[in-house]
Amino acid sequence: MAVSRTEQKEKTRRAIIDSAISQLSVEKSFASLSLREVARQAGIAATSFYRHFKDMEELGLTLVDECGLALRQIMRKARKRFEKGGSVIRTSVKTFMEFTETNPNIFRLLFHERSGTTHALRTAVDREIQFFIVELTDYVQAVGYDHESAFAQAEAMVAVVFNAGAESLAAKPSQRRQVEKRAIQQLRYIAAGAKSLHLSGKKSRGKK
Amino acid sequence: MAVSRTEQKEKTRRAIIDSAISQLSVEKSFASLSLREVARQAGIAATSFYRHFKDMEELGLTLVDECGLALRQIMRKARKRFEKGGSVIRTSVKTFMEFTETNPNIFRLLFHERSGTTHALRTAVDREIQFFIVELTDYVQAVGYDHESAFAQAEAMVAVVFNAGAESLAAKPSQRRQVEKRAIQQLRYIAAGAKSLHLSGKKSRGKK
DNA sequence: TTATTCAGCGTACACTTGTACGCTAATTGA
DNA sequence: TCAATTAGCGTACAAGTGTACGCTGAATAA
Repeated sequence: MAVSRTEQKEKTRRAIIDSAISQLSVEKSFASLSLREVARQAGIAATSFYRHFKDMEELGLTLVDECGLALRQIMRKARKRFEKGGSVIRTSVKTFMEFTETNPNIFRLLFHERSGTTHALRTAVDREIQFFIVELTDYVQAVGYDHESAFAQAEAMVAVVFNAGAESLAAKPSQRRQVEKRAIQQLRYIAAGAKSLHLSGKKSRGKK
Repeated sequence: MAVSRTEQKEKTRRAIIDSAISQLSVEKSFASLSLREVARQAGIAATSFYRHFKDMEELGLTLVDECGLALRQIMRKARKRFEKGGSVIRTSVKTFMEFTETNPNIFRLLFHERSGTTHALRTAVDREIQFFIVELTDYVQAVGYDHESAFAQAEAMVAVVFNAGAESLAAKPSQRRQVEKRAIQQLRYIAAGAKSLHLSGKKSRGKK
């Protein structure tokens, strides 16, 4: 029955992470968490925290990594969904919104800490979002756009979707469908606009 | 030469506000400001702060109001600019980016506190942004769109522009022109997309 | 078996925080 | 002129913070 030391260590590490995530909320950002409170809720002494993380920042980085992983999984899920038919945009937005509503704390962490106060965390969040954008860029590029405009499309779409996610969390559940619907509409604008500008030829500006 | 009491009061009130704004930075959000530090830098005793604001939140609301005002002035400026000829989108984006670079702290306040931890502040920021969106909606609507799609366009555009603003502040100055250029491109996508979808008729969905 | 490692603990310290309270001095209004 | 008002101050306090330090007991390695 004896649990190995490494096993036990991993367990309390998780307890710390879970404690932190569970303490995140609308009125409590990661930046406002305290090491002591996180430790307390994880069921360990404050000083034991240091056996697992150098400081709160390191914990934050771990959380962001975890969020990034979750996001990537969600995207894979979306891909599987629309491969079975259905609108790409609609499916993606719906999947994303599902994610934000299932993991509000995780989404908020990404959204808020993107403009947060510690450099390391901001960089980490940015990396995750960039990953998200690049993935989408590849998809768009495969449809026949050059890299530059594909990236612009992808970035705009991500901005819109993240915005909708935040809006959705702030909105009353009864209005979420509408936010979602609008986001879909907005992404369609972007897609259609890129298509129309792409096809109508490069006016005067010198794109290669 | 004696300054009236109300005059003096207004002066230190401003000192407090300025102190707060000047303390905002990439690594210091409004939420992480302390009443004591703000007071100290304003040159008054900590407890004197209360002669002007009930608490930090009230100061925050004041700051947001001020930011909103600044934003509105900027928009008016933009309007004047493109009334003298020039692309609406290009001019607006350029003006906005100018604003973020001239008042980085103020912009960051809006951007970050939008997902901040105090309800009152979030609401206030949201109001300012909504104002921004509505103003743009009116403009778009005047060009011939129905309210719903005009709003969707405006919201998407604001999301993209705010995103670009934040990106620009994080980027090295040498790359800002590129961020700006991309934002312009993205707004054109949205405008063109709305136009194309608007003209090609409502497929099947039942919009009135 | 014996020696080593190390997760977890409790204490202690030096800060910083918000704010209650009462005082002072100068402007204001009568 | 005299009384009222009030911006600003300093002190004091309770509550919270991060973290240095040394100990303990159990799992591991020899």
